[in-house]
Amino acid sequence: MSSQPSETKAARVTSFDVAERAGVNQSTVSRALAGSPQVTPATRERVLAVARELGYTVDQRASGLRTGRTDTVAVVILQGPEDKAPSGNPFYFELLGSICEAASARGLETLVSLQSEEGRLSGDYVKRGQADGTIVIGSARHSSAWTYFQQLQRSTGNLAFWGSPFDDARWVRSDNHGGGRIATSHLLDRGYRKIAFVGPLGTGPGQFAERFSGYRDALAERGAQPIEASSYPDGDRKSQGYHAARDMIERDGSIDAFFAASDRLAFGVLDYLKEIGRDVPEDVGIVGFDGMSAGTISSPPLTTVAPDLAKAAEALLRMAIDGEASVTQRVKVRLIERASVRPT
Amino acid sequence: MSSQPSETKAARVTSFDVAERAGVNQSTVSRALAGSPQVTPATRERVLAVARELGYTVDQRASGLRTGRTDTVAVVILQGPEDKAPSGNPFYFELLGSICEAASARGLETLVSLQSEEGRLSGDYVKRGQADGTIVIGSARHSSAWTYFQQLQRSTGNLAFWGSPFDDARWVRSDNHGGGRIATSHLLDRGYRKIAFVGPLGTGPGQFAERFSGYRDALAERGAQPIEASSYPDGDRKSQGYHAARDMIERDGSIDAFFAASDRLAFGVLDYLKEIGRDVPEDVGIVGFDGMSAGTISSPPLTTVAPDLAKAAEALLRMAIDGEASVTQRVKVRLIERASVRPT
DNA sequence: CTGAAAGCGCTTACAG
DNA sequence: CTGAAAGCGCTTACAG
Repeated sequence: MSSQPSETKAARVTSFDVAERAGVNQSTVSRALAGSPQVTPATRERVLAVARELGYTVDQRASGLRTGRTDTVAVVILQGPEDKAPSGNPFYFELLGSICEAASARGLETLVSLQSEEGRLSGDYVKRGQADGTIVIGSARHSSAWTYFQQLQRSTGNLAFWGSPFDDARWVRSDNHGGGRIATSHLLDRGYRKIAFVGPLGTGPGQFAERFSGYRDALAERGAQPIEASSYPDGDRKSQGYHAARDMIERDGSIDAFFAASDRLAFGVLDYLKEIGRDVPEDVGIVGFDGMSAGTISSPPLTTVAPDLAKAAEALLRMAIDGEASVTQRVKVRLIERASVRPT
Repeated sequence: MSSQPSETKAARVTSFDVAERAGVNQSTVSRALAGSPQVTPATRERVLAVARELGYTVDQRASGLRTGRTDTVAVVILQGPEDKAPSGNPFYFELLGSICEAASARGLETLVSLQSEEGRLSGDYVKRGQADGTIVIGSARHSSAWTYFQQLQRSTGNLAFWGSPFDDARWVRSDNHGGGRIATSHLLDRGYRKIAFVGPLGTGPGQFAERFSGYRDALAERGAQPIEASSYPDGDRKSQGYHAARDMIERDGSIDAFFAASDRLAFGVLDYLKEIGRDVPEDVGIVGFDGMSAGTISSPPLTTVAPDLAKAAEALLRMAIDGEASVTQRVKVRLIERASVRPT
């Protein structure tokens, strides 16, 4: 009953097993595997060989308990009710991808949590010993969630935000103002004259408002006036874009370009324009924002302003994990020219 | 130097702190927080109140070390060189979203790892005490990665695969054969007659091959012949779709429909058709596979076969975490009618 | 129903 | 350079 070979559930192999088999003390095993310089090359070799043979790997729970670290970063992605779960906002997943890569490059694992405001919000991964820092991704829409996380940031530290609407907290953002300028100037340079802005500003400060101000400033320099939709329906971004475009075109048929504050809004604009038979980019030009790869699929492919996601991910990590001093950081944006703006 | 109030780094509060303050033994704190029935309601209340007051949460490293569990599932997403990192295959992220939701519903956290074949493959999250099970997501393309993970599955258990090309392992797949049938029959029902298949089969068994066989069988029932591309270039799915469509149309201009084994392939087909001025769906019909939400953005929006991702996620979790006995499982697919097939 | 104690598997001073 | 030992913060038999 005790020596049946494969009946017994394979017991966890520990550093003690390795030690015994290698004829050294357990602490030496620990040092050897940690690559400590104070263990002789010969000893290290022997230990590593045995570890390999036994299939030993250090238990992160135990080592983390001892060191106080976890070597993982938690990423919470906020989902509004308007985002049909679970895919939510695809842009967030692109950012998530960049964070996973940047984390991995630093030797960190990534814990992902999708959270909605109606569900239970939770950001105390550090306190629970599950992460060394937490990144929260959302937009100004998730207002009640943000107040929770802002609160948490005050008491906790080790948080970094993307898309948070308030200024007195650690965040990384796109150069939204610059992006708004670039998009608008590009449209102006290509000969469009009446450029409308698409994006609800009602939620107050936030990325859209910053993009709007870049748009407005670029327009002002050339003596042009901003054009805004009178209102936005609830719902997903795409239908908001659709309705905003319709609202504005119906009031002023001479509008010949749109700067949409997000790619998903732009897809809605595209839909409306198709519906009324306006040719993009000949009759009407469009520039979106986010650099979403889905923009290559639309027809025409969407010209867009893309933030440097790799840089954003690194900055977020520095703030969340290293507790970097700088409280806020902007990442550069660049224009990705596809085909929703006519060539020169 | 010792009693400066806020200079000292907030020490971790432990169950001992709560115990002291609540006037009970530490073990009672542990029981109270675990919701053990053997602690008096009055005691539990008192303990919970103190815990709340002190902001105490149990350290998962410590409790996991004791219990042997981690209450987290690891998800590794395979990325080929052809997927421009980091966003990779958007379909995987949709599946990932479903897994996060299903995991969360079961009280599990989700650890995500993006891995490429050139990089270091790693799936021993269970052994390292970082997860209770591991889900691997990929496609037949990632052949060398799969041999690694298959190996691992033999020695380890607690793995579940999506997209693995071999049969002797735990996996969850779409009802690919059924999906191929549905797509093809749908096209036939809508009056298309020469239906071509888009999707490289060179890699041997795998999801595409299964979809092809469903397509072939549906055709055979109506006395029609399969049509295949002569070859596929390396590169991303979209350009493969583009080239395959061109290849087949150039050889036979009377082809009037395509069943693409993935949505991304279908987007490439759409591109080519647009380029040569064929109207979709009037002249040519297209059905994709995957149910990607990006398919709502194309023009026309893509009709597609969608697997039940929620079910897939649950099955994957059962296999990875519970070690469910059933080795393989198919999830249902359904046709999402958008606009790339003409109405009746 | 509650307490005292052992032990999960590590890392890291402390000696030598 | 290596060993012996303490301790990270829990859970859970074992007593009472």
